[in-house]
Amino acid sequence: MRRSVLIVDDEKDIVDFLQYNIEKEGYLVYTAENGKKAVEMARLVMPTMILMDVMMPEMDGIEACRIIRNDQIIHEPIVVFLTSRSEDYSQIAAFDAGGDDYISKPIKPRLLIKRIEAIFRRVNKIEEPNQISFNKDLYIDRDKFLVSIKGDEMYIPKKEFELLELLMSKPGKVFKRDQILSIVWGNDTIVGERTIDVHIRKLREKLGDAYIRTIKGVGYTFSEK
Amino acid sequence: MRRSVLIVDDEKDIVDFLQYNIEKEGYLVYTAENGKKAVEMARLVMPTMILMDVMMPEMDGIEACRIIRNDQIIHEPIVVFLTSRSEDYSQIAAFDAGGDDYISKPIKPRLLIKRIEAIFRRVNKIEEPNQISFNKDLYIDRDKFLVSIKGDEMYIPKKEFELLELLMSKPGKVFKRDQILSIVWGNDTIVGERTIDVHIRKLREKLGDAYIRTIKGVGYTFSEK
DNA sequence: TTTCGTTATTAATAATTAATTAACCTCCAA
DNA sequence: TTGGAGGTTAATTAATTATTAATAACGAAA
Repeated sequence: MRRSVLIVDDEKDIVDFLQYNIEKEGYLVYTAENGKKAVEMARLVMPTMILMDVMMPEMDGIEACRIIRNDQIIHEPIVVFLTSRSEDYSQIAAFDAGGDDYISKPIKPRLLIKRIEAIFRRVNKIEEPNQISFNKDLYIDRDKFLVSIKGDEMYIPKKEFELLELLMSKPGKVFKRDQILSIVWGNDTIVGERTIDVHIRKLREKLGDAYIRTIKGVGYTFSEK
Repeated sequence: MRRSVLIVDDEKDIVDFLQYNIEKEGYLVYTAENGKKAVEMARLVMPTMILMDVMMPEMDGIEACRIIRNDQIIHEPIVVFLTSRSEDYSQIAAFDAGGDDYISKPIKPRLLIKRIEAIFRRVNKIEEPNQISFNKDLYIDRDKFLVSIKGDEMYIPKKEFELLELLMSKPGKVFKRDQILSIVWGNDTIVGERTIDVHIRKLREKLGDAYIRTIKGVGYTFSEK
């Protein structure tokens, strides 16, 4: 069965943006502009996943999620919330209401797709936690922007985290500089040549030099020394 | 077939700038100064890619793109829009009209070229296999950028890797020196006579003498001794 | 808002590694 | 034997990344 995604947000720009990017990946997309319409739409089309803003007029995402979770007709879709990073409180409420995951704004297209695929994978297999672990000494938790190394837990800045997340998503694979730029920074942001290096530096400062390896002329890869 | 790019912008400066940079990369370039002329030109030359400003007098890019998309003669080129960073709305309209991608102004030459190449790659989506193995003792992994020989994995410098990759892509085939130069080094770089030899030497140092054979007066080939 | 602390980016320079050249060597066929 | 083709090595140059500090941008809290 073809997977479908119901996008719910009151800002049309965001809906369009998400719709374009998600459709491009071959998913069937439906949209709704608030919680109330989302519930109606969900009953109608039974989406595989609902991607929903937390704060919306008429009916917010939390409320809508509750209703959906208690509805007999709707075939338990995966509910993913869109949150601003700051609204930590709403993350908790979101999980309370039965959300499966959340994605923080601002949204980067490529990361979004990776994330959606990961969520599908995770939910389908029931397995695969929200963590990527490399070995028992090092793992990251996407929920919390948290990195744990040899039992030391630490929060690291967003860009560093996204960069680490990317590298860790395929240990051993060499990510080329331009790939890193377009995935982590996005295609339309233009940053200087040395920006990646500086972030790598910060990561190495925190994780030690053993994990991230430079492939000169190509890019970086994550793998134990 | 040689790839061609049709540049469409009403500002001559921008057209010249783009034309210079894109021609330098070896693409065939055509130009037009508005949407209407772009459509005519596209019918005439059937470009591989159209690089088009959104806002233009006479006929804007969006409209032109619609027409091109509905035209039977024009062999569906890749349409890429140029947008100012601020005009977010127009990005959406651009996709609506059937654009494949967009590039934001201001344009940086190097990024532009990388971007164009990335778009060609993505749209053509010719997936090459990740590994080339010669026998169980020797294989290369493009993803990981590493060479494995008798279980020993090693990273080798970029040029050496590219050279090895080329030779291994067709074991037994003799690559002439000038072919190697133009493929690995590119057509416009001029290097001395001994450069290839030195790289071959380094490869032999690492892989042993058993794999790369010199065909005197012709070139090199990859095959077991 | 304003302020303060953090994060992201740039810029300049150092360090490192890779690529190329240059000089000389070897081999082999004519 | 000798000239051309490739081999070898070390030195040079070029390219790329690391590092650091300064600055800008951002976000949270007062």
